Amino acid sequence: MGRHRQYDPDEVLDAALDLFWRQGFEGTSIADITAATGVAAPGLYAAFGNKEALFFKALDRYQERWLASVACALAKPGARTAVEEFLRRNAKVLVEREHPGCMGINGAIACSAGAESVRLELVRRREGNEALLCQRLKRAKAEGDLPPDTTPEDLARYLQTVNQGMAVHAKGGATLKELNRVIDLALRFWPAG
Amino acid sequence: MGRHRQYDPDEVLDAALDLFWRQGFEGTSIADITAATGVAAPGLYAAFGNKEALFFKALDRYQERWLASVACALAKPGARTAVEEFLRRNAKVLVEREHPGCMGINGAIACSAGAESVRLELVRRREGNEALLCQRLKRAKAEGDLPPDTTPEDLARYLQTVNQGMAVHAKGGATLKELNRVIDLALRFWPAG
DNA sequence: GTCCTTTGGTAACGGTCATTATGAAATGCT
DNA sequence: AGCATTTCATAATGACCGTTACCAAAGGAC
Repeated sequence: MGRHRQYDPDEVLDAALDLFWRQGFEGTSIADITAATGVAAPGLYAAFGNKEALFFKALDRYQERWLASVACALAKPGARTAVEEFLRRNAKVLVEREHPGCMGINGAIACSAGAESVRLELVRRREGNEALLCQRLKRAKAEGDLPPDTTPEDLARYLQTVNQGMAVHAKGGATLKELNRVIDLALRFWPAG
Repeated sequence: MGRHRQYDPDEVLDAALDLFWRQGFEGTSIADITAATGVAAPGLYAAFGNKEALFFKALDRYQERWLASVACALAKPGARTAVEEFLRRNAKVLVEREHPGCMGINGAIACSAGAESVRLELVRRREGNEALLCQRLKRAKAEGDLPPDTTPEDLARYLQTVNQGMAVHAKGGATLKELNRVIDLALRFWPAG
């Protein structure tokens, strides 16, 4: 019983993700989302709670949709192959021109005191990403797939640094070709086995 | 003739720089600067114009004071030495705990439509930085200080990517020791000559 | 002291922010 | 048809945004 919903919450979430991705958490207003979706503010609050909750739901969707594909690159056999696939897939996502860059970085890199909770959560998710990478490298080391003198933590941190640098570069307008050249150099020290 | 100024514009600029560095352009309000300096809004507008002009003046100061010291590392003889010095000095600035990260990235990586002009100017300055790096590498190549098959543009882009990635990492809480390990790996492909 | 000029603080401007109270419209159940 | 329930659009909330009008305070020139 009761009136039916006249919009698709999934589409609203997609639109919100798109806006947050492009303009960040603080750079995106509820009015922006209302304008993009046609759903008025009370509808958004009824469906998602508040702005921060909506952002995190959009962030979850981002992580499922894009990072899952990237994470499965790590499942490839051969550490070097897996890592390269990881970087190349990520680069491809980073240059999509509807929303260049990385949601986890565009979302909030620096912000007002009122958005610190959002910034910290994004830091946490980036660390989680790095930990994923690190796990894969530890496995590789255990399997003898990596020189025994390498430190997985350091290597993961380095690769994540390249990732984040590419995200900044992409938001600044870099092309996929350019990012692929970056990856070439980033992995030069690690010859294909 | 007329009443004397009761505050030091240089101190105000320093305080504004500090705030913009930590919280970005949109994340910092005029009220924040007023609270930090004790100078009321009309004083700020009389002295600096408006928020955007104040930000750019603070950015100029940042570039003179911090990036100049970093950029002059490139004057060192030996491309590899110069580049390493460049990265290490930059890392040291990035972890300063009063304002972690890079002002040119914290300032605005993604923002509302109203701050696009600021974001674009920051992109331009980052490109200028990369061009500086590129110039140095071109010189090195001409001097035979670099393998003849290297492309200075690609190498500069890669190094700048590492730089920007370190900036993101630093804002997320990375230590100098960690960033130095990143640099170790970033230059591993390029053995000391 | 008197005039002029520059700076100071107060308080307001219109606009936008996230959020919510209100009541009308639409649905299913009886 | 009538009722309970859910969603909708309108509009208001108080807070904050960048910016400015206003006027008192402070100094140098005469």
